[in-house]
Amino acid sequence: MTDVSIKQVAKLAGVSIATVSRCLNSPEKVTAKTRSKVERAISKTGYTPNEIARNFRRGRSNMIMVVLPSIGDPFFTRVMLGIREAAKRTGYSLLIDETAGNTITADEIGAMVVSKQAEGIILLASLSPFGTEVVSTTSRRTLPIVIGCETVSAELAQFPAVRIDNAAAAADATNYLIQQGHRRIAMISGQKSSLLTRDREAGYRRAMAHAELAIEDGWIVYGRLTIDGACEATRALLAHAAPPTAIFCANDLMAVGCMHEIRRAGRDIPKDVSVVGFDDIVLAAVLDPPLTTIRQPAQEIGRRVMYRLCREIEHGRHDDGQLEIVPHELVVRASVAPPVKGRRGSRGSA
Amino acid sequence: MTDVSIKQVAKLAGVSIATVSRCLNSPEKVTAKTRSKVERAISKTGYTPNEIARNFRRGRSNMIMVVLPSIGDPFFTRVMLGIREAAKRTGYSLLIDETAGNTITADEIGAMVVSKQAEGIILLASLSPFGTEVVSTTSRRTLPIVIGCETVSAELAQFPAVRIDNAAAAADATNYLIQQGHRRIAMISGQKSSLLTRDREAGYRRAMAHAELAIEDGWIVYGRLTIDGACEATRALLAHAAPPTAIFCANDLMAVGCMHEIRRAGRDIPKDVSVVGFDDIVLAAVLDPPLTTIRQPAQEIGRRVMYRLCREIEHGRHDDGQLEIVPHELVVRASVAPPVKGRRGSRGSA
DNA sequence: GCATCCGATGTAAACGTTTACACTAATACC
DNA sequence: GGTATTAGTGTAAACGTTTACATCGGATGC
Repeated sequence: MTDVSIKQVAKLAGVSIATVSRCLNSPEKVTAKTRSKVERAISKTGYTPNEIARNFRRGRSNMIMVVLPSIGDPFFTRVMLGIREAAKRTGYSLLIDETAGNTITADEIGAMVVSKQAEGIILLASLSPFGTEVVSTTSRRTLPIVIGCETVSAELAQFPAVRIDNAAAAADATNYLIQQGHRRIAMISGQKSSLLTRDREAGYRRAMAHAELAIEDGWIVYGRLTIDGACEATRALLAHAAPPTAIFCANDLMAVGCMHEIRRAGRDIPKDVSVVGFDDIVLAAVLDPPLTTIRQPAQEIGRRVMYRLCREIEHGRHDDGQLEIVPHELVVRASVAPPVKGRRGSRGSA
Repeated sequence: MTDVSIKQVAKLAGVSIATVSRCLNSPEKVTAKTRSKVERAISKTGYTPNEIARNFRRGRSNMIMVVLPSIGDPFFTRVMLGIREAAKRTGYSLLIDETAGNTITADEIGAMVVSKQAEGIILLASLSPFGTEVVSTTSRRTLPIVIGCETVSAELAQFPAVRIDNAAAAADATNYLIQQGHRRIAMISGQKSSLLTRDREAGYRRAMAHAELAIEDGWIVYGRLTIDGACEATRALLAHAAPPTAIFCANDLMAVGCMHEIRRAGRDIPKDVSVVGFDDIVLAAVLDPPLTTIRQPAQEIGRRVMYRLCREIEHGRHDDGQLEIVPHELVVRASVAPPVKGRRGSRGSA
């Protein structure tokens, strides 16, 4: 009962195992009569094909691995949603892992590649630059990889990728603050090892430079891309000798922490300090005040990454275009207001 | 280069494939000399064992499947964290899927079971009662299942499970509101099909009954366990002829939506309406005001569920105890205050 | 009615491992 | 020094499929 194989079905049906196999995989090649015999035998024995054996024989696994920076991150879970949708449609199962820290090491990627359980990898996490050579030599040859959301170092530009233009988006966010009249704009960035936040930081710097605004020492704070990370960073900014009137956060989670800390310090958002986030997670709209942010089409990115990977897997490698940029969008909500005149923003209205 | 098998390693090293296999699986059974020969051959050829073949031969896959109600739910992602930690420690990989809706159908579980890719299933989603017979007949025999967080109908009580006492926890939350002086307490519950929220609802009813407080018609609103679901539900409550002074939400995500909607209606939390959540997601602490809620040891539940599943898989089935209840905890924050005297809570202070 | 062809089925090899068993050579014991 | 033991290695079977090829029977064409 526990483990019935194709053989016993064949015996019971009085046919060869090849016929049973054909019934399952290409029923049109088999007479209606034999088919019904086989089907009866199948239901009688309760046979279910051993998927592992089948995969082994076919040399495929129908699985792809998704590596995310953190399982709990609300932005990436939305990307996952898109991936899952596309995966379901294309018949793949999803194996997941997280890097927990910020970057994945070559060893880890290596370990995943080595066990060829997955037919491809979707990398949403950033890659430790130190390990690049291993990835490019080992994995590139053996396993299709598509990178989503993340920017990668130049050596890895060979990999197909789908993402928004992070620098441009960050510049948009910063420009919006500038348009609203802010001059003293700080940024809470991610850890320096993260290329993704480096891009956003570059966009911020570019916008500031373009508007001929100075970035004072200490106005760019680096922290973990978490609520806690942002809390620390915000404390530093609020304690700054020349505190900013607006803060641009490298992602929405950080914006949440940032807003919390601002309130704890007894300041008002947006009256005293304006806040802009990045990602447009579901929560952004229901925060108090609702968060002005950059919307990434998270689910769409997920879908595209997955479809892209499919093409890589089936079609052999080397798609035409390598990097696919999807559009972002500034979502204006209530967390930004024009700065109050005067040095400290905390008194005087509108 | 692309696909080097154990054979070529054996040939290059001048040994049999059995020896190569032994080098990898039980190196102590092989001479140091041959071992080094083999290792040289391995690194020369860049051989990596075909994991699929290995799994096939061994009859295992080292994978377990996790079924969650929603990939994006912050509570369940924390459970996932615990699962992943334990999985990593025990050498399993995680295959995930979501039910998207609220309950998983028998067919779906069946499909997962059928393809014996996974050695076990962790079910965090609720199970459509209609499908129970299929699960119990099909899967119970073939595949170890452990249920986490969810309550299951009586017929499924046979499955091992790990969760808190949802009814008791809901009663604790409700009692806290009662202690704070609330008399008019409403609840935003999940969809009626969800047994989990039924338990919470039962706890709420029990506490209200015990305190001899009436639950008016329309004070229990059923909605999807999402922010949007809660927004709708809250609108209904605020429009109620006899509006409550406190709202107990079936989970934190709903509490977020609830708070948003209360603010949108121009009321203050907790002055006009107190709110209590359930789960203690990371965000709860940084909301404005910080959310009073029931803490579930999410990560711990994840760990336990995973370890439990491991025992089921290895040890054969039928562990000693079936249901494992882990402790919950009321976390008091600022979203609850005593109700203001007078009929409507909106004017008059403290 | 015979040759031809085609469709349905069976036979057996193959996929890349692991592992029971057989074998050899060396060590230990008397 | 011969036998018993053992450690190291090789041989080959097995895991459950899929699939190329062989086979067989019946239908078709003349």
